[in-house]
Amino acid sequence: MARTNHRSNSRAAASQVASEACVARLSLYVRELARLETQRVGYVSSRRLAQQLGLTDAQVRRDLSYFGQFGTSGLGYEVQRLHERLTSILGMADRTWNVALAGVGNLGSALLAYRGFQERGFLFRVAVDADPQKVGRLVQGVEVAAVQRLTELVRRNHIHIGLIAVPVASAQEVCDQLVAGGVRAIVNFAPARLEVPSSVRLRAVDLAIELESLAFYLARNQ
Amino acid sequence: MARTNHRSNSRAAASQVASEACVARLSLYVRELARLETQRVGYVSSRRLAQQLGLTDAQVRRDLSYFGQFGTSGLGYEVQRLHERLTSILGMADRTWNVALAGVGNLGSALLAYRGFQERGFLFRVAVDADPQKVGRLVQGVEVAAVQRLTELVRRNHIHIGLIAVPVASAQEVCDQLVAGGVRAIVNFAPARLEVPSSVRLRAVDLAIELESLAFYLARNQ
DNA sequence: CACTGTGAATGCATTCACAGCG
DNA sequence: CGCTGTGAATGCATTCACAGTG
Repeated sequence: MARTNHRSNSRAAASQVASEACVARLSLYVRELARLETQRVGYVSSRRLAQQLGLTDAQVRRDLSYFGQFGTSGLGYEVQRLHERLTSILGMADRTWNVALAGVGNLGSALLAYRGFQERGFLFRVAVDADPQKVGRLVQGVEVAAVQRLTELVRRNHIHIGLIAVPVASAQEVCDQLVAGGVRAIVNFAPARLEVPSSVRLRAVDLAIELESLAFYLARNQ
Repeated sequence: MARTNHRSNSRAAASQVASEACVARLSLYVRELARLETQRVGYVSSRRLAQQLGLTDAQVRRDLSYFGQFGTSGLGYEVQRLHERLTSILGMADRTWNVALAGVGNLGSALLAYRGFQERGFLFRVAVDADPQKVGRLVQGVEVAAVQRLTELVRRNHIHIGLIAVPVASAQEVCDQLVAGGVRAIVNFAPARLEVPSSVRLRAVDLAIELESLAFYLARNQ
């Protein structure tokens, strides 16, 4: 969609579109830069950044070049400045994101409890579950509502991102409700393929696939 | 490692090496085939399989071709037979895998409780935690042991796969203990890069990165 | 005829390699 | 010098397109 194919001779702005893998690495850079910042490191070279993260220096430079020119020849990148710039590019500076959770089982509870989200500005505003026993309970400071209210709550709370941690059987239904409520992105933890309009970004985290892939390679090497 | 680079003129066996992405899709094929089998579907074409999973027919055929010739011209693939063959190729037929869990917090508990693992032959034999309060407790039928015993327990129970669900600060330490005990594969849920010998397969599942990537795209489209 | 299996073509992501800069 | 930023080269994964088959 929306192929950004403008002429590449304008040197001012980032020209090409960054791949999804590249965007994922941005998060890694931010993490490492945060670490370096607490250690009062002033400058870091692409080489050193790469070594720390298990990448190549060329890859680091290429990744960063998609978003602008941040470095200084002969010196490297100014840690604090690059950290700020990347945080902002990742949409994590000076703002928060509203998150709704569907499914407060073991996995859902783990997600609610994960401190990393809060720290990075992802705030759980809504949690729902199909189990009437759970409705009304307070989990990690969030009150669990009935799943029937999902669409309404998503709309009312201006939720940006929905997390699906319900059984496969109800995943698509819950997904539709999130979409109806106006979420713009979804992370799906259920082992099912979900249909969403192309305007909604969808990511899947599939634990079974991770293990099964490993089993494949283990089965190979005797 | 162990590059399977034998001559490609022997038509009997799969010639090229399958990519990791391809192996991950194998799991998807198995799932869909299982579903078709319960529906008593006898044959399925690459086209139909692809539609169900959101792939292209060419990709399905190419993926399967890495592992052999399973189809019949004009008919498609015999569901039951292909299901059996792929299950076996994934190392999930007639055998189980022993799994150890490090970290019985919210996420760890969710992993222990996930029924999908058991069903696919992944058996939790060991669980450890650093919190003395948790040691001795029975979680999902597994007794929690002290983290200090991890290496010993991994070795004694012939653990194949280790799951790391501990805080970043202790992730590398726990990883080293798993390796010392002889695991051959690790799934890391901590947001940290881990060092392992090249003989150990490592996969990372990073929840924060999933959300941050989404935030990037949301921040872009206004 | 409907389908597979696969060379060849394409399209991306990564890496190389180096001009240019501080 | 040491390092960035980036064209060009490489290496993969995906898709095309079609010969071959039951």
